[in-house]
Amino acid sequence: MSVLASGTPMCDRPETAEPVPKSALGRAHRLFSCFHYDETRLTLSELSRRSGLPLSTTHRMVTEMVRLGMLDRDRDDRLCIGVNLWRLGLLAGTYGIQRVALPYMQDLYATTGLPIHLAIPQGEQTTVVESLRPLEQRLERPRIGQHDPMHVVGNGMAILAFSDPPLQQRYLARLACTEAEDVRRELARTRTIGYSVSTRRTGPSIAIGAPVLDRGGRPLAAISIIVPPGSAVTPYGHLMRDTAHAVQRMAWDQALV
Amino acid sequence: MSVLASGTPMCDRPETAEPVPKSALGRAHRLFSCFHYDETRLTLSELSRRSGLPLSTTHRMVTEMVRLGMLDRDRDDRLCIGVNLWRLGLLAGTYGIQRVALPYMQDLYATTGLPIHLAIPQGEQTTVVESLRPLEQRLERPRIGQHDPMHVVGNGMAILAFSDPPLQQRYLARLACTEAEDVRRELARTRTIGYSVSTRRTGPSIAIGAPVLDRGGRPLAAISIIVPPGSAVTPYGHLMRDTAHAVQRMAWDQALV
DNA sequence: CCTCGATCTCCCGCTCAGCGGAAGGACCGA
DNA sequence: TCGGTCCTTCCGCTGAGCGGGAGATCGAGG
Repeated sequence: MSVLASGTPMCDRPETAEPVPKSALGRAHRLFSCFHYDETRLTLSELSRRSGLPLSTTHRMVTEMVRLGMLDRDRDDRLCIGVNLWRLGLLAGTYGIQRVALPYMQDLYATTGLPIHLAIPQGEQTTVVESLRPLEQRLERPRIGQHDPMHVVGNGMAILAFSDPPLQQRYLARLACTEAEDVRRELARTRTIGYSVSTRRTGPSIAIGAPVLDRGGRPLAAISIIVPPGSAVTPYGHLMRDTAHAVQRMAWDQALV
Repeated sequence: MSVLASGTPMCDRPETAEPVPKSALGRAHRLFSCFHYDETRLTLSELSRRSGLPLSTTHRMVTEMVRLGMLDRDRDDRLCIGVNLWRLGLLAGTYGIQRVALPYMQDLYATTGLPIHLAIPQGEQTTVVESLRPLEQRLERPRIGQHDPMHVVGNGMAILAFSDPPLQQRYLARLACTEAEDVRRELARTRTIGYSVSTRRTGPSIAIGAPVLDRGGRPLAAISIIVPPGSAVTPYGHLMRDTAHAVQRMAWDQALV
C-alpha cells in the first residue's frame, strides 16, 4: 500500500507489476490505467508500451473501444478517455452524496471562505469527490478523484473512526507501531467529540472533518474544512459536526440510505 | 436518430436492438449501458435480463468487473457503476474545458442569477457538461451528461453554426424540409452575430449561446444563458459572446488547443 | 534523392479464454 | 411443503481474440 497520495486512476500501479492479464476485461482495464491526470492523451504505441500489450493487440482493442465510445480520439488523433465514460461515471455512487452535500458545502464556503472538501471511503483509502476553494488554488492538491490513505487526511480520520472495528484493526496493523498508537488515540477522540482534527497533510493549517453516516452507522462520506494555524478548533468542529448531521438527515430523507 | 432528449448513458438505446455482441468488450459495453440516470443500482439478474446476456455469462463478467473496480457493490449487494470509473471519467476531454470555463460561468451566474450551461459537441449531438442554476432547480432538466440534438438547444445551435459545412449538411439533411430551412437560416444568422437565440426547448424563455472555438476555428464547446421571456436579447448576446471569447483565450493559453 | 526510425494498419492461422447450459444452494412468502 | 426468486459453480466445446509479421505512411537527417 502506497503511503503517498496518488492521482492514479483505476488501479494504483498501472505498469510496474508485470503480469499482463489474459482476460479481455483485464486488458481493457490495463489500457484504461495507462491514462493519468497529467497524461490524458496518448498515442497508440505509447498505450502499447505502457500497458505491455503487443501493438497489434492494443490496436485491435483500442479500435473497438473507440467504436464503443469508451475512448475518444482528439484532434491530433491521439487517444483519450471517452466522453461517454465520463457520462457513465456520473452514475457512480459518489454522485448521490455529492448532489446532497454540495449546497451545504457551498454554504460553508460562503460563510468561512475556507477550503471545503468532500470525501468517500473506498476500501482502505478515501477518494476526494468535491472540493471548494479559491479559484487560484483550483489546480493544487488535493485534486478531485485523488486517493489518500485514511490516517493522513482529516476526512479519512473521520471516516476511519466510524468504520467497523475489523477494518480499523486491519488498517492500524499496517502502520508502524508508534504511529498506530497515535492514530488509535486520535480515532478514539474523534469518536468522542464527533469530528477529527488533523495536521498530517495540511502543514501548519488544520483539517477538521466530520462523518456522514448511513442508517447502519457506517460512514458514507466526510466533510472537512481547512482552517489557518492558530484558529480556535472547537467552534469549527461543532460547525462541521452540525453540517455533516444536516447532510446526513437530507441523505436519509432522499432514501440514498 | 432519436429526436427527443435522452439521459441514457454510453449508447442511446440499451436493450431494444437485439443483436447481442460477441466480443467481450461489446458485452461489457452492453452491461454498462443497462445503467441509467434513475436506475443506478441493479441486481445481477436484472442486469442479465436487460442486457440479454445469459445469467452465467453476466455473473462471470460482473464478478471480474467488480474485481477490477469498474462496478461496485452497494450495501445491499446490488451493482452500480464503480467509483473508479467515475475517477477515470475525470480524465475525459470534457474536463479541460470545464475547468477553464467554470470561473467565467460562476461570474455570469453571480451577476445575472440566470441559468448558465456549458455543452460540448459529441458527434451530431451536444452533451451538457456543467450547469449552474438555483438550487431548487438542481434536479430538473437539463441534467449534466444529457445528450441533445444540436438544433433544439441554444448551445447546440452555437456549435452547429461553426461546425464544418459537411457536418452541417449531413445534419440538415435529416430534418424535415421546412424545419431544415428554418434551422439553416438561424445558423446563418448565428454566424453573423456570433451567438445563437433559441426557444425550441426553453418554452417561453430564451436560450442565448455562444461558441468557444479551437485554433482551427472548430467548436470546442458553447456557453448559454436562459433569459426570461421579453428580455432584451442583444445585450445578453454580447455578454455571452464576450464571455465565450474570454474562455477561448484562456483555453488557448492553457494549450488545451 | 534515399535511408532510417517511428508511426499506424491489416492479415491470417492457431489456441485458450470465455461461453453458457445445467445443476444446486439459499432465501422468502404462500 | 411447495414454487418462486435469487445467486453461485462446474465443465466440455469452440470461435473470439491473439499476436507475429508484412506493409503503408510520414518526417527528419544526410
